[in-house]
Amino acid sequence: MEHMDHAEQKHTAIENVSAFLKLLGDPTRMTIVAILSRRECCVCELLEVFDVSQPSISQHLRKLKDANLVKEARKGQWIYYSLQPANPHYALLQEIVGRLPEPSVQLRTIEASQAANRCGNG
Amino acid sequence: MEHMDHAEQKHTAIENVSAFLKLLGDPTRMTIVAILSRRECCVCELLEVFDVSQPSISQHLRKLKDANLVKEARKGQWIYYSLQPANPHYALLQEIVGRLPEPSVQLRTIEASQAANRCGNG
DNA sequence: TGAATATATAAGCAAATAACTATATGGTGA
DNA sequence: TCACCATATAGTTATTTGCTTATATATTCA
Repeated sequence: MEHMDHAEQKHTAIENVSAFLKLLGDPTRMTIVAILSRRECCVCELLEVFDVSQPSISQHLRKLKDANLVKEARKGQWIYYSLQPANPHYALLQEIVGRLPEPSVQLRTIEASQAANRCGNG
Repeated sequence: MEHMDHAEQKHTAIENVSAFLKLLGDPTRMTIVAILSRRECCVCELLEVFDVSQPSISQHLRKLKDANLVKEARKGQWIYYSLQPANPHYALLQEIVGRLPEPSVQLRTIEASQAANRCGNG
């Protein structure tokens, strides 16, 4: 890059990767990503899995979305989140998730929950 | 595990991996790890690379050591740090470091520094 | 032994983080 | 339009983090 305009910030590759890893360095976000690697979910489904408030999940999703790690798709009143394969770190993310055990417990919790029915996925 | 004695804490695999990724989620520590993946270094060598105080580097190394990500070997008054291949996340660490550009700038800074001579590595 | 060097630890502080409650926004359907 | 639902945002707070300076510890060498 010849020069940097305006407030554009230069980021080294290391800063870039460590910012990405920092996002996965929170167990709630890591779990969300593991779940989304298996199927897209709306917020109310994810909510079934964790012992935290709805705003807390929304805020984690916001960070993942700001980093372009997940994308959202509105379907009626529900917003479905899924992984964003276009992310430059997507391959590494797959590597990491691949080393995790399957999030079977969480997926079963979601599938057994009322949330699935409410969201029209039952 | 049948039961947990004393204050032993149960940690899920996800908590375990995210704690590991959290450590690499700091650019200073990520850089230290990238450097150590190429050669062992003493603290005074690492110090040449960063714009932080010596205690700051020591504290980062402490965290990496507590997580068994690096090991130390005293050689006279110097303590050399290197990666700990016995760590269960070592393969993933290699994956991550392998996706980084070579830390050539840092290695050259170390090699060009007085530190190398002082530590008897020149 | 005592000075010099390398590293670690302690203590304190400002910034970042992740949670919460309260409230706003946006879509659905009577 | 209005009530209801899903989700987002705002504002607050307690905790964690990463840095600093000051000091302690360990090793070498004269």
